Amino acid sequence: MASSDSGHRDGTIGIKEVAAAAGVSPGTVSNVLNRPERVASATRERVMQVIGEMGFVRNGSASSLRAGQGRLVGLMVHDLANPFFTALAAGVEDLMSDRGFAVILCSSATSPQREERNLRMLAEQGVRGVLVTPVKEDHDQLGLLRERGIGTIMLDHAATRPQQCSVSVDDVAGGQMAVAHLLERGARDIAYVSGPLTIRQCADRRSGALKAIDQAEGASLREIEVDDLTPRSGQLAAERLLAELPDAIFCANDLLAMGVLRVLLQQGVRVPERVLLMGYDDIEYATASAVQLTSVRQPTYQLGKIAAELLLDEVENLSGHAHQQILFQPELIVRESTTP
Amino acid sequence: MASSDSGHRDGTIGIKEVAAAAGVSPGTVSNVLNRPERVASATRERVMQVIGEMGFVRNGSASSLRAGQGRLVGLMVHDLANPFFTALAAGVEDLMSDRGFAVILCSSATSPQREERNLRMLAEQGVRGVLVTPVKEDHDQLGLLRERGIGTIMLDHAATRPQQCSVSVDDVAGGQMAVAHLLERGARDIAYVSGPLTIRQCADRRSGALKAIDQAEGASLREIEVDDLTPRSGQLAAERLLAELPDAIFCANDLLAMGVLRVLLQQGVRVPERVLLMGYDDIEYATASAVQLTSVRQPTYQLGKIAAELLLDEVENLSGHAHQQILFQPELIVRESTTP
DNA sequence: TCTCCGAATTGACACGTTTTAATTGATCAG
DNA sequence: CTGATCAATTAAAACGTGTCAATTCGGAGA
Repeated sequence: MASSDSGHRDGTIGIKEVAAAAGVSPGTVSNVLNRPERVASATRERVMQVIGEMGFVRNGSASSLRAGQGRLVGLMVHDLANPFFTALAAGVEDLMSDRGFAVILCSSATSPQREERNLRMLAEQGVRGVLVTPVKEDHDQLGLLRERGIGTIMLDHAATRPQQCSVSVDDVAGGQMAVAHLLERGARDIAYVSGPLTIRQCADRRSGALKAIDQAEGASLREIEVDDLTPRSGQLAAERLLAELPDAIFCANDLLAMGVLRVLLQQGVRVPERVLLMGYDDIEYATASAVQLTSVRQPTYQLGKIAAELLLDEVENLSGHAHQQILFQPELIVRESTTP
Repeated sequence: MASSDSGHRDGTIGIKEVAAAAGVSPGTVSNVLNRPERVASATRERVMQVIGEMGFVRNGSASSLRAGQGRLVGLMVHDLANPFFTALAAGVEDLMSDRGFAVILCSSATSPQREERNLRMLAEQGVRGVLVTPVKEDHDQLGLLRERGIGTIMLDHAATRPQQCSVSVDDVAGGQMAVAHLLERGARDIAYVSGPLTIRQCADRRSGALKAIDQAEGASLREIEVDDLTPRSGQLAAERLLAELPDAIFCANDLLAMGVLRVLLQQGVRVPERVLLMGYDDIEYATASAVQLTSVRQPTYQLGKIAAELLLDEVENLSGHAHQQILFQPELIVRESTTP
């Protein structure tokens, strides 16, 4: 019996304590909470007041158990350190919060094992749906979730099955418009600085770049592949290019481009006069660099919001929900680094 | 009766279906899940196999309801678009994931109403604890949560009550070390470019800066206050400073500094030869700018991890938990922008 | 053979809410 | 005054799991 410290135990007040205090039955309190229109306004107000006074908060676990569904959704992204994914998460969270849903956030760290573990955990928590930037191409597990009645949306990755919703951006088009822009500015010898081509985004942007090259006279694409999409890797790539400078450099993302820019300026290579430079993603910091970066903008925050709406439609309006694969078109943002 | 599409209903398999298939009682299955050591290894394996074959996933709501506690925690930050908060979130998520906890992510958007709403929602979800970067100074609501047995940790804000854990960084010390560094480099006329002083971080860094100024001969601090902590605001501030350039500029964060840098270089002001420049936060992009930024580094990711550990200790080891206010010391990172 | 013991397993109840069918009480037509 | 109708409320039965007292079982000791 050594419970003298701050021992409040079982002062927990539930629906029935409220009911007792308000002089009604538990069922009525539940109705006040869930279908206020079915209870007379007088009692409704009385109950509400008691709820406020007693500081009652409803037990979500019990509610979800009995009702068979809660107000939780899951969001799994590759990497929380990447501004792209966090902007996306912000969009999702904003919309879900508006609609009264809570978001469980997971990071797969691009590991299939962690992805699988997290999806299982989300299923256990009884989420209504999940938004995933998938790491495994073959998403058998998403199918399992769907069988359990859990909505699934693929983020930043086009779905291959028609009964699967997805929201993504056309990276091929983005790569193409980027290189087309460089060609239009007169560049012919163009370098593509990329992360690993196993990353779908890098591969798609490359495809687009090649498309553009094919349509131009005497144009060629030099490819430099680095280990990751960081400024540091950009610097390494730039050093490799210094020996024989191209007319233009297209980087797979802005962070790489910022690294490249730094080395070029340091070596006295003028941008854009001597070399045109482009990034991708149009992160906020792209305008803060010494030479403002031309980039390809993706509606990242919007992406998250739209995906969230799609998910809610899938799980709430499931009678009349039409699965769709939404493909956003990226937008070219021209700035100093390609404007001599 | 128009349910011909993909109508699987109630194929739900629970602990008792597994029990039947394995020829044991539901209680045993539960024991396999929760206290495997109490069940004979033979039956344990058999049950596990059946679980795998049938694709059983535990109903977390029922589990939490019966056990009285689940494996969820809440995390509330000011703004998901800010790299500082996302790095923090990454730290929290990593550690919680390792320990088998799921994280519900909320953004208060610095609105007290949203903060309150989210805290209530978290309480309803039955989280074991919450990590909050508080917006209201007076956190009466955290007290309510604690009374309900929910652990509370204040993030990036020192606690005022001794029975409240907190993890934060000493912004006063950071501001002081920043300006001390500038003074040491010979600057006397120093400008402080800050966001609104209602933001505690901005105010604390200013206090530190003033401390350093007071200890130096003939030094003075000019203050410029802008609306937010973005590159755009940095540019505005720099334009105001052009008329009469100071010896050095200390910015309340790196984004501001990047904006300032851009205007200075554009106007032909050499950094660091003519003006020394410093930021705060040491975001990754600080090294990617044209002139690498000297900055004050905070162990952001670590902050999140430590806070998460502290929370778990508070909620799991609650007998021997000692409340503590952890205050990290920031670190000066000297780079080109203050190295003539 | 009988008793006793501990390990392994079981059965049944409880957790706090939602929900459905049943009950109450009041209003109104005849 | 009787019976029917309707809104408002209630009582009780779930939801799927965890827990604990009770039970079974096999074997060891006498």
